[in-house]
Amino acid sequence: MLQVFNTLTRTKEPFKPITPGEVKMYVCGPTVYNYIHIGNARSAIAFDTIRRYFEYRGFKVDYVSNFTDVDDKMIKRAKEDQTTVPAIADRFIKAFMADTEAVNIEPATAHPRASENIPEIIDFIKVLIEKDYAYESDGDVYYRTRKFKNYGQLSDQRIDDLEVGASQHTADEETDRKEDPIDFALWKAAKPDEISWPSPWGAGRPGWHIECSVMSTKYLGDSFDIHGGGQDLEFPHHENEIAQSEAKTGQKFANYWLHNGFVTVGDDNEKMSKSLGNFVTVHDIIKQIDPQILRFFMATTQYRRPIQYSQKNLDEAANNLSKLQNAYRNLDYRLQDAEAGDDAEVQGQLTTLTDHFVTAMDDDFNVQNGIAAVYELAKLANVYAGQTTVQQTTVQALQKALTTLASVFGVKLTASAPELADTDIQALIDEREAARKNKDFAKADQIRDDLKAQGIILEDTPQGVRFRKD
RNA sequence: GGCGGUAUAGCCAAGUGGUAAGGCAGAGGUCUGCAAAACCUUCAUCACCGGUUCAAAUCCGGUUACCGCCUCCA
Repeated sequence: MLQVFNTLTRTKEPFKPITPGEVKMYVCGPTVYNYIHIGNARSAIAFDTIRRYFEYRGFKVDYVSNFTDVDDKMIKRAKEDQTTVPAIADRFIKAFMADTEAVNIEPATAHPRASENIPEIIDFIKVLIEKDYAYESDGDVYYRTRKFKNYGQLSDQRIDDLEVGASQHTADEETDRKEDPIDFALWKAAKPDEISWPSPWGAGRPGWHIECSVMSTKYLGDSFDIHGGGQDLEFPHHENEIAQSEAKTGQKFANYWLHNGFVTVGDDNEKMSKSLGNFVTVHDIIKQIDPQILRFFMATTQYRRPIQYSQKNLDEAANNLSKLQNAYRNLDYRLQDAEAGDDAEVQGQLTTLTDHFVTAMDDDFNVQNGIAAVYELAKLANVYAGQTTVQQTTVQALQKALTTLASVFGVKLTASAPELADTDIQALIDEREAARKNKDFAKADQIRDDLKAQGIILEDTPQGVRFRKD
């Protein structure tokens, strides 16, 4: 039985979708005022991996993730670059799609943008005002936080215990317009020259939290299964989303709240974030390292745990990933001499390991145990591929299991040999084989070294010579 | 001040009462002309103190350290 850790209850709960066999999930996306950093990528990768696992388990997944394309930071960036907010949004949404594709994140079912849902946002706010959950003040509209009786349920905060201004990010001029400092903005009046839309309260733009309430319920319904995002969004963002949505609809908003842990950097494991300025962008990092390695590194850490971003940990992930690649390759190489038939014992072991994988992943996406099962599968594959004779059906079954399980983590296993079937390389290999037969090992090794310098690794196996890219 | 998280070998990390999964790195070995790939063997008493129990990394009490949130953040 699949269980997920629900932030609302702080316990693991059996996952019961509203519609059997379907998962409706919403994940808060980035504010598109810059390239995404690897902390944003972590969130996207964590939930993409969760999505892939649901799909592996046979669920149909409706996955919605937004772009915040109107807010203070967008306005600031547009001013700095002497361009418009929509231009900045277009530029970095394009970059987001490219970066996430590089780390093999499946596009969401829908990627709505705040700026494209202004009428819906205004209508939503109108209802909140009608229900007396919101009030207009000088062109702004604020949410009457204390009126929502369950406020604080997600983050386990009581309003009276909140230390207003503790994060030192509150704006005094805004506080003056609020009935209560704990109230938050649904609509912000435009300052001169700021991007704005007409509304019943004058020209302005939506506050940050309202867009997610509007877009999630628009695409997934008043109630849906899973709402995800980074741990830093738990309070106040997600708390506010609940307050807005449930005040409007009177329905339970999201049944399960999942929050991913942070990426930390440096010796003190400090959180990486745009505001701290200690971030590495995906755009830059994938120029230096194989995106698959970044993907594998992040996907194989359980989503709630912090990830320490370091070269050492990336190297380790690279080693582990090549173990899986090699296992797949070792199987692939034996297809040429495999006999027809299958090996019941190995097939049985394969089934057992797959069961282990499912048991592990069903437990709140315990990827550490899940990947351990995949490593055991790789070992099974290597041992089998090392046998004198192999059965074709079994080799193929092992290959399929490896690629299927690896794909849950978002990595693709391939046999890269075919593209290296270059006649010059083949000629050199033949020449080396002739030299080896004549015991001219100096010459044979010279040829091997030369090829290695070109990034071609030769491997002598009982079935013959094979080669791969370094 | 309020709320939450983490502490297991050089490193990553599993493990919610019965004598510590897995991976990386290291050491030894098998295979190989030598390699590569792979396989085998080897490598910890679980932050600290006290308690409960026949038995605790796992339960209870306390201590310490680090990290996060408290309306910018994935």
